[in-house]
Amino acid sequence: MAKTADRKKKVDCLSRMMAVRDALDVINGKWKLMILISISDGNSRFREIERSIPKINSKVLAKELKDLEEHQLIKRTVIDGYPVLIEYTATDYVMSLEKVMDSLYDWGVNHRKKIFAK
Amino acid sequence: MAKTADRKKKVDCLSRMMAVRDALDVINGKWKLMILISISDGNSRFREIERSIPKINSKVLAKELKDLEEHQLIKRTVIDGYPVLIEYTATDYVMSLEKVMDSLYDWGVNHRKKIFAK
DNA sequence: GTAAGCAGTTACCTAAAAGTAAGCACAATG
DNA sequence: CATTGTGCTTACTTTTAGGTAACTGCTTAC
Repeated sequence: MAKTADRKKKVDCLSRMMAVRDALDVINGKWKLMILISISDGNSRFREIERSIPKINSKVLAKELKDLEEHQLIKRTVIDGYPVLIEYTATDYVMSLEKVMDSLYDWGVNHRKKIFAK
Repeated sequence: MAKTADRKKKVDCLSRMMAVRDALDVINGKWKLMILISISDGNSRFREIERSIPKINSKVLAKELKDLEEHQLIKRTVIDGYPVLIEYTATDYVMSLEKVMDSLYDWGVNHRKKIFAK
């Protein structure tokens, strides 16, 4: 293979890695996708989300919600009244993650099958 | 909504979370997907893979390669001779991750565009 | 004869992620 | 009148992931 082609290949490989890394930086960790699934599923209150995700705790949830809001994947709305209520909702941008979540779901289901088949 | 429907919804939400979690357990961390990309791209020797991934170090690479082998995503082959050579190759099972990697790639590219657009 | 390459391992250290437990101020519920 | 629920925060500890540097034994190239 020519050197230029070789260099091109390396760049392709690198840029693929970088894009995947960019994506992972946003959705990494144990909790982010779980929270997005929960909210997309209709859970909107802090406690509600907390209860819907086994083993999560409020400190972690609060931190992750902030991260997700920064990345514009969820919206935090304050509803005045006594007591003040907070509502978390999925933004349109979450839709762009659909393929990622679906493919992860499919693969997870399949992988579990594979493991238990042994 | 009826209680049974409510319960069903909860179960669906939970099982979706669990499958996604199962998938993440296998490919999480900074390095696993990068390594898979590198090997799929044709890098097969330890040092070759190491050089292809910016900032990785041999301790981490060795550990991740073991993990990936356990999950049957790569194969480690010993080639006798002096010195003994080792070859890492992607298994067929990696193909099943194609959708996951592609969707992450697409999303990463798009997300980066979005960020720099501001 | 020394440097670099092969495929890692070892011991040690740091940083980041995650978990624990308690508490805030106020309201409605039992 | 004690408990529960609201949406978190704080201080602290543990766990995990990741990073650094040096070294192995043997080979080929400079």
